[in-house]
Amino acid sequence: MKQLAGIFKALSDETRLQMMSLLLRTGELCVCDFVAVLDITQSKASRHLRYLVNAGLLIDRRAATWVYYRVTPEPKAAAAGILSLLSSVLAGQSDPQLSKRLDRWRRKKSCGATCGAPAATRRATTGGKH
Amino acid sequence: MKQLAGIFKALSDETRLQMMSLLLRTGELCVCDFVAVLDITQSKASRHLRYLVNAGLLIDRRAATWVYYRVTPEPKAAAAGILSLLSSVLAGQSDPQLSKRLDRWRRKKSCGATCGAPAATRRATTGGKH
DNA sequence: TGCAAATAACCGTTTAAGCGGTTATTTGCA
DNA sequence: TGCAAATAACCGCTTAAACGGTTATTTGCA
Repeated sequence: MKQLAGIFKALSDETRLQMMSLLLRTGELCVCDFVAVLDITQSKASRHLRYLVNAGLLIDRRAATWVYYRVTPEPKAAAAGILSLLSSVLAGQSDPQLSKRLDRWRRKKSCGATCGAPAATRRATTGGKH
Repeated sequence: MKQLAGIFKALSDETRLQMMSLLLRTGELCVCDFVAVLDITQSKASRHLRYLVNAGLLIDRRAATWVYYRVTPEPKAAAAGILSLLSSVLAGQSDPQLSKRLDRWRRKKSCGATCGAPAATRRATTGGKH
């Protein structure tokens, strides 16, 4: 029962729900994808993703510099049912805004350019240092 | 998406999960039943039940002095799927302790005696007044 | 009408999350 | 080996939730 509450808690945050929604659709994404698509800071993305991993909903995989996340393929007990429910529920109310951003980011990413935030943001950050 | 997060948040507390579990099994209970079966204070029971009502998972019904709660018969959107999932998941891992307490309380209640905590506690409370 | 029971609302305190911003760590590459 | 990118861990602050305890409200009954 306690574990079940933990799973629900992991899903009680909108950012984390969006992350799950993106992963259920795409299969696998790295941190920088979430940063770009959800327009959130890297630390925020990292924190929420770790939260979902700890709850047993995601697994991570390191490939070179990047860490990729995807829905755990072997959910234990309660998690299995919740995950299958989640995919159907989210399909029914998928945020069009989110889909649009995802597509746009995918195109931009495949056009070239490695991971990371758009150039403008990067330049601003660097300039702010002293 | 926000509403969905709210529903999960309502289910992220163990006490509230136990409440849902009891209601899915019994159909309808009043506040004093939760106080007796879960061995929690009245204020705690009341607060958590209201939380579940606000989340759209329960409805309440006043009958004389008592307020009865049951799972909402007309859940909206996301709630419906979650509720049906919940009943199956909870059935799979129902806490034996909880069932035992429920049965014991039911017997005690039907034997006579109105609602409220066991006599001992009631006496103590009254005695403590001044 | 007055009293007792059941319940909801309120209050002050404590605890857990969330956040932005920064620093540390891992990794690939020149 | 040294640098830059991606990510995780850390820090201080703010906010929300949970709790026990108390008070107010509703209701039935004598």
